[in-house]
Amino acid sequence: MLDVSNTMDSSTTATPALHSATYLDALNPTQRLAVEAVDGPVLVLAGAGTGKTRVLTTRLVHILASGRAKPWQLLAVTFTNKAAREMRERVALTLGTSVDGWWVGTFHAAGARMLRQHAEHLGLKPSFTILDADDQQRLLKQLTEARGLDAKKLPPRLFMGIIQRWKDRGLTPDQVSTAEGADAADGQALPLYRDYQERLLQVNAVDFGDLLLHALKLFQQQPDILARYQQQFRYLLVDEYQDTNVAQYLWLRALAQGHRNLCCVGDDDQSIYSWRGAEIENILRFEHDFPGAQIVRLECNYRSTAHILAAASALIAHNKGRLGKTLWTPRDGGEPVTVQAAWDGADEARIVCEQADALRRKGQQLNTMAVLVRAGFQTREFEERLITVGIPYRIVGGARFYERQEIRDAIAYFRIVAQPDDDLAFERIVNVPKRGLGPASLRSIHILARARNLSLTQAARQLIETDELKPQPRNTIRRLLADFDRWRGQLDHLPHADLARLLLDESGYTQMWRADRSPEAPGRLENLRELVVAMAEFDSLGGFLEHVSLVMDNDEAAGEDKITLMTLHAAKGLEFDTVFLPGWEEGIFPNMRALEEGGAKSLEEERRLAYVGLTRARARAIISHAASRMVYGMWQPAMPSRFIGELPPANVAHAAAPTAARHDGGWERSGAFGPTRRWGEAARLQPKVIEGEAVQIPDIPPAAGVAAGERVFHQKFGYGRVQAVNGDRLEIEFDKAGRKTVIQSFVEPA
DNA sequence: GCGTAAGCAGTTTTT
DNA sequence: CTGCTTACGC
Repeated sequence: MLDVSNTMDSSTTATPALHSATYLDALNPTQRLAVEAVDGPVLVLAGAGTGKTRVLTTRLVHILASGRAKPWQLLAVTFTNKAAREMRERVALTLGTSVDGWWVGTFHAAGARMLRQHAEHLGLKPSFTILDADDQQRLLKQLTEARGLDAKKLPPRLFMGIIQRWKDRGLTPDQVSTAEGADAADGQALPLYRDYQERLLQVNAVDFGDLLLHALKLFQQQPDILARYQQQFRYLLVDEYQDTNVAQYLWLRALAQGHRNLCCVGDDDQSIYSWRGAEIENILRFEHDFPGAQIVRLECNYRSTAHILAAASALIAHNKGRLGKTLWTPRDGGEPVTVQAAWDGADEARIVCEQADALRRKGQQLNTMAVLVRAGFQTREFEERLITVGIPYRIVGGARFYERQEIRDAIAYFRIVAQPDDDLAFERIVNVPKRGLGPASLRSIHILARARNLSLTQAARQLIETDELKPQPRNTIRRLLADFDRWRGQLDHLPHADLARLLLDESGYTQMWRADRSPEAPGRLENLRELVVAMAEFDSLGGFLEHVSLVMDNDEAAGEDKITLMTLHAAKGLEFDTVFLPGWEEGIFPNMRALEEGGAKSLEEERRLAYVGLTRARARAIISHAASRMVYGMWQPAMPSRFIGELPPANVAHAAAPTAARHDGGWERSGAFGPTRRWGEAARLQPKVIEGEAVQIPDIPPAAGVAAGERVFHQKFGYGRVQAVNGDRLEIEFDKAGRKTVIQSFVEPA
């Protein structure tokens, strides 16, 4: 029989069933150490595939189960909504309780929560809006123009970048050094930063950087508030510590002062976000910043085969600035990492797609495969090929749901209804769909708003009472404002999803896309329908809008069997049985710009990216490179990436892929130069191929007799004369294409 | 105010 | 070769 007092008891302690600590049984000894080292500063160096997420969530559970803290006394922060969601779900599952209201989420969500509680200390109203990149840029554009700056030489996005970097470093305009202020964008960036912050306060808005920067300011200016948070959060947990920026570091340090129960989990070898402000030094310096810190290394990898792991480890060992880990695996050898060459991008795509298809025919799900590229544009060739051969694929990244134009427009309508004084929303939709309100009318509204310190909506309201505007725009604005009022009137009477539908219809927005003849229009209408459906899941319009501004991702249902295409950055934290790594060529990967701008440090980050790529693979990693690539409409020779040379030969098989032996398309577009007869000869150099599967052969033997002075033929550049031989690299003066360096195996004697 | 042509730059991306 | 922004003409 159920005893009420018992029920009460177990629900308040929440965890007596877990006192047997069964949740610890699933851990290996090191993981267990990382979980049980609860008090004081702890750095967990979690190599790829070592069960990081399990440790994180178990640790959280352990702190609660051991009675050290109540749920509200924990603060666990991650970078992405996805990681946050995963942690919440796993904790909820282990404990069998809801984690609603717990401080488990992203840095920014935690910052926003704090700011909403104390907005008034920062000159904000608790209802402040959170701007996204698009809003920021439009705002900055206005400010740039207001200062009369040349938008060509100093585009708003440049300022956005500079300001963001300052915010990443925890610097308010006053804290930027004079030298740096004078330096950045001809000295224009710092004053603009001031303008920008001032304007944000005026419109009661913050950007993402502010969520932390304002919180820092709050901590500094209101020590009592900081003290309260310090007391509340007895245990701090941080994921992906290697990706934290200075602002986040300062924020954590402030909160951890006192009890110092801070646990940071990360992997210095997977730090790939320096360009957006991440400071790898944060993790390298941890011991120094938190004296007496325990360091736990998770080095047992459960994901990849020994070959893959050995290759990745040897590669990353070329980096100097690292804490050092030795990954090992209980698994056996598996397949060596494959390195294969292709003639050009189209050829490479063809080879990879054939291999994916061959694996599929052997029973592998496409879901278990991924093509990981350095830069987004590289997915195009793969898409084209996948479409022609009919292999289903999904692209991760690209324009996310809430960043699409139609979604942002719709949300601007919702915002203007929920928050009448939202200027940025007003501007966005005032002439969408086209209502005949151009820059001239808008300028009048702006001038009045500025002069009387009004929001744009208020200013518009006053303006139509004057005769400043011509009758036509005046009536249009009048009608629009009446629409706003009507919709606001419905706010309390209609479920917000219904109101949204009504609003999109009555504003003419849906009609605008229905009339649009472009191929994307139907998709956009579909997205709008989806948006309205998604809204229904929230209690209120306000709740939905907060979700939108913080959680700008959408997870596509992973139902269908598709191969995944994405960037290496996007792949961090994921794993696949088979990973294709195309484009391992100097200039592409490592990326030339990264090298030019960032030097040795950047090269190390590129190498970490390569490491991340390799360690995504459970069973197979297939690296490829092409001999020539079309870059901006011009053929360029390509050298294999230096990273290929850094892989240990013992764990690598150089494969010749099934290439030109079969004339099954893919070559149609491939060449200004290449006469077909050459393919026969090229194919002769390749080994026999069975069923589209890569065949492992020893390194391609150097074609005999290529020496300086000889005439050679190259598929893309035609005929030329060898000028110099440098190992397997030939410098050739081509008759038509000029002087290029190419690798030996891609030329033939002419 | 809106539609079309020249001009130019062109990694990685989360919140 | 693209896609985006800007400048012009109607």
